[in-house]
Amino acid sequence: MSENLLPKTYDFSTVEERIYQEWEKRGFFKPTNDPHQPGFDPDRRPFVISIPPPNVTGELHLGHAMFVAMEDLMIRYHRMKGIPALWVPGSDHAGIATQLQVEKMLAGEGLKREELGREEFVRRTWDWKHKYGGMITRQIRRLGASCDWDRERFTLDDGLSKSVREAFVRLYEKELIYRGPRMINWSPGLKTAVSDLEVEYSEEPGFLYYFKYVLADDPETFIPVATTRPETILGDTAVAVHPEDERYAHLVGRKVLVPILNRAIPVIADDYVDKAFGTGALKITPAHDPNDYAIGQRHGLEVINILTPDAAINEHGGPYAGLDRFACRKKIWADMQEAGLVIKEQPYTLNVPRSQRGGEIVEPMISTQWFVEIKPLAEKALAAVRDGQIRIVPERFTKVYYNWLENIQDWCISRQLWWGHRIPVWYCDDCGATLVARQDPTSCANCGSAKIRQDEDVLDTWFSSGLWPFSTLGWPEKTADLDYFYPTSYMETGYDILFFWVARMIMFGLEFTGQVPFHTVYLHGLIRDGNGHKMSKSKGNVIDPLGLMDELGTDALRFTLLVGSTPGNDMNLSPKKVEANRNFANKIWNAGRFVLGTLDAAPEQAAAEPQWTLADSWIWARLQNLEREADRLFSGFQYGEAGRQIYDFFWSEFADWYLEIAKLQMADGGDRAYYTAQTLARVLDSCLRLLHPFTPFVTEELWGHLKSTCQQKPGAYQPKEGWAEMLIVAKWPEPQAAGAWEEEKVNDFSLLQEIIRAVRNLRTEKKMTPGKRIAATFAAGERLPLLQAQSKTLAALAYIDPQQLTIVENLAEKPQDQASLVVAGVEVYLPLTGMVDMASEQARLQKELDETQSQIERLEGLLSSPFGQKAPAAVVDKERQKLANFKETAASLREQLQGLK
RNA sequence: GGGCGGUUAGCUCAGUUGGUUAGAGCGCUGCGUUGACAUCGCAGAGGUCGUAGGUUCGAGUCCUAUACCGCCCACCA
Repeated sequence: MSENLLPKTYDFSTVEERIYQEWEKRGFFKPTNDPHQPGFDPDRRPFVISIPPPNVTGELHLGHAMFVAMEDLMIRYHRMKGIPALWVPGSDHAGIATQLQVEKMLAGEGLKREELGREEFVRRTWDWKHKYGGMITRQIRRLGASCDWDRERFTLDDGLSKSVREAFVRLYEKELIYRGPRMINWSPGLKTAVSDLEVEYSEEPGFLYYFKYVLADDPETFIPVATTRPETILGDTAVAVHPEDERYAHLVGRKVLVPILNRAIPVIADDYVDKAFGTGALKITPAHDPNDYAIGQRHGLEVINILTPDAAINEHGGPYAGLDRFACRKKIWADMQEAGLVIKEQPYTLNVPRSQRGGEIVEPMISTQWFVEIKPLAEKALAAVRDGQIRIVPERFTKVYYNWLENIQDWCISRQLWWGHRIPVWYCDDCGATLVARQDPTSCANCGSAKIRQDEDVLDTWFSSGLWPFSTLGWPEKTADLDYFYPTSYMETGYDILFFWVARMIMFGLEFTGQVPFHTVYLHGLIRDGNGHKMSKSKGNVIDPLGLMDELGTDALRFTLLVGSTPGNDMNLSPKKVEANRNFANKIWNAGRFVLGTLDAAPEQAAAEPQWTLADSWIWARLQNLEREADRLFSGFQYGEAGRQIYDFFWSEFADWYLEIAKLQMADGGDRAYYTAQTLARVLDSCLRLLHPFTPFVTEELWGHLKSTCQQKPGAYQPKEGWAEMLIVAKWPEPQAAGAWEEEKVNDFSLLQEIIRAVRNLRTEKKMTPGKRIAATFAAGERLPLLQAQSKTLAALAYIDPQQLTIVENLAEKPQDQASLVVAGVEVYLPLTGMVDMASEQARLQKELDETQSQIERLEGLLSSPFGQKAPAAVVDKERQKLANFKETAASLREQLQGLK
C-alpha cells in the first residue's frame, strides 16, 4: 500500500507551484503546431484566445480570476482535444490609471508631474512599470493560466506601438480621423478629454434655479428661465422658447440681458424647447451643453467657453474670473439675488455626469480634439454579427451591441495625458503644415523646416486595445503567427466592456485586417459579494482572490467561479462556496488515494475474459453518459452545468456507490479484483481528464500518481492511446454513442439503490442498533433474479447480516413483529429489536398506503385524460409503468397491514 | 424615455430544444469514526418555481400583462 503514503488531506500549497513550473518548463503552454517550428502544418486549425490585457497597475481581483479561469478552461479543453491551442498573454499600459498611480507615488515624494516635465515623468513611469508591472502576470500564473508566456505583449512595447502608428496613419489617410473643436466631456481633475463611455451618470440632489432674463430695452419685462447650473449663465448666448408658445411669442427676436454681465443676447424660437418643463424658456450655453451646442449651430449663435482646464471661470466670466465653478455658482446666485433677478430655487434631482476614473464632475465643453469618424467602421462591425461571422454568447447581448453601434457617435481619441501612444502628428512652425507619419519626421515634408513639433496629446488607451487580437500577433507585419493564428477563436471577457473593447476590436479588426478578429464572443458576468453587492474598497466587501487561494487552493477558487456562473449573468461569491469546493478537491484526492491503494493490491493478471458485475456496467454506462453530456454542454458554452454534472458523478455515483462496491469486489480477489481495479483506474482516469480544465492542479498531481502506479505494475490499466506525458496534454474523452445495454444496467442498478436506501431509511427510522448487521427478508416477486444476483452488495450496503438474509419470490405467510416496507414491488421485512410498537408501525404503513393511493389516483386521472391519447407513446408508457408499480406496492402494503392485525 | 436581466428550499444558486413526484451547495435535525476522505458517511425536514391570464394532452420552461429588485443605453434645461 505504498501509495497510501500520500497525505490524507490534499495539500495544494506544496503542489501548485511545482506543477505549474513543470507544465511551463516542458513547453505545454505553447501550441503543438507552431509556425516557427519544423514540421508545421498550416492545415491544422488552431484554437486561439487573446487575453483581455489587465492594467499594468492592476492587482489581481476576482474579475481577473474569473476570466483567467474561464479562458484557461477553454484553452485546456481544446488542447486536450488535440487542437493546437494558443493563449496570448499581455498587459495594458492603461493611460489614465497608470498615470494617476505614478502621480500618487510622486506625491509621496512631494513631487508633481508638472514639475518633473513630460520626459522625466514618462521615464519614471517606465521605471515604475518595470518594477511593478510583473506583479499582475505573476498572479495570473498562480491561477494556473496556461498562456504562452514567450508571446507576452505590452500595449506600449515597440511592436504594438508600431501597430498603433500604422492604424492611426491609415485611418487618417482614409480621412476617417480628423481634428477639430467639438463638444467633449472634460475631466477637470485629470485635465483631459474623456470619451462618452468614460462618463457615468449619478442621481444626486440639487436645485433648479429660477431667475429673470430681462429685456434689454425694457427692464420691467422679463422671461423667466430655469437652470441647474447657474454658473453657465456666464456663457449664455441666447434664450430659446418654443415657436408655438404664445406666452413668449411676442418676445422672439427681442434682446435680453445676461445677468451681471449685461451682455445682450437674442430670444430665439426652437422646436427643441419643451413648453411644459420649467418655465418653458431655455437658456442656451453652446459651449457647455451638447443640446445647446446643437441649437447654437442651428441659429448661428456665438460659442463662449467660460471654463479653464481645471474648471475655474476664465476671462469670459467677468467679475467671476478665477473662481472655481462651484464657488461661482454660489456667488453669481447671491449677486443675482441682490440684483433682484432671482425668482426661486426648487429642490431637484440632478443626473450628474462623473468621470469613471477620477469620480469628479465632468464638464461638457467645446474643445479641439482628435476624433475617429466611426460610422463607416460601425457598419461593417454590425454586418459581421448580423451575417453570423461573429456569434455573441449569450445571444441577448447582440441586441445591445446593435443598439450601441447603430447610434454611435464619433470617438474622441485624444487625451491630454503623458502616458500613452503619442499622436503621430507634427505641426510645422514655419509653414503651418500638418504632418502625419509612420516614421518620426525630422523636418517638414512641405517646406523642409526643422522647426516642427509633435502634437502633445496621446491616444485613448482603448485605441491600442482595439488592435490587440492582431497587434499581438505581429500586425502590420505579415508574420507567420498572424498568418496562422489569426483570426482568433473566442473573445472571452466581461459584458461590461462590450462597447469599450469588444466592439472596437471588431471595428478595427475588420478595418485593418479585412477579417473578423474572432468568431465567438463569450461574455461572463460580474462577480459580486455574497449578498449580491458590487465589491468596492469603500464598502469594505472586497474578497481577495489571493487570500482565497492561500487558504483554500486555486482549484477550489477556479471551480467555484466556473461552476457558479452562467454566461452573461452576475454571480455572488462567498468564501463559503469556495470552501465547499475545497472539500471537493479533497474528495477527488481521497477517492484517488483509494483507487491507487486498490491498484497496488490487485492481481497482476486475469485468468479469463472479464465478467462485469452490475456495478461495473452501471458505472461505465454512467461515465459514458457523463462524457456525452460534457461534450454537449461544452459545445453549447454551458461550462458551469458541465462542471456540476462532473461533480455530481464523481461524488454521488463514483465515490458514494461504486467505490463502496469496489471494496467488496476487491475482497473477492482473483479475476473479480483484477477487473475491478481496471474499472476503478479507467473511471478515475476519465474523471481526472474531464475535471482537468476546471481544477488543473489536483487532477494533474493525482494523474501523475495514477500513471506511475499503473506503469510500474504489470498488467495494470492502460489508456487506449497510452500514457501522455502529463494530464494537461492527455486526450479528452471522446463520447461514444449510447450502447443498447446501458439502459437496462442503469435501471437495474437504480432499483438496487432504491431498495438499499429504503432499508437504510427504515433502520434509521426505527432506530435499529446502529452499526450492527441485522436480519432481513425480501419477497422479491419478479425481481428475484436481480436481488439474488446482487445479494452480496445488497447485504453489505444495507448493513444486513448475509447469514440472516432471506430472498424469496413470495412469502406464504407474512412475518410477524417485523418492520416492513414495499419498494418497487419488493417487500422488505426487518425484525424489530426491543418492543414492537404495533400502533406506530400500523400508522406508518397506513401513511405509506395513503400516499401510494393518491399517486394511483393521480396517475389514473392522468391516463384517462386526453394525455392518454395525445402524448407520445413512450411518455404514456412510462406513466403506465409507474401506475402498475404503485398498484403492486399498494397491494403489498395492504397485505402487510392485514398481517399486523 | 428605450432596452436587458433577475424573482425557484432558511441562505446562495442550477435547471437550453415543454414530458408530468423540481435539484445542488451551505445551513438545519437525527445517527455514525481502527482502513480513501470528519475538508467525511448515512438518513431526514424544507419549495402552490413573484402575481394574473393564455397556448398545450401537459408549463419552472413558451406567449401576454403586471409587481418588485438590479443593470445598460439616452441625457429635458
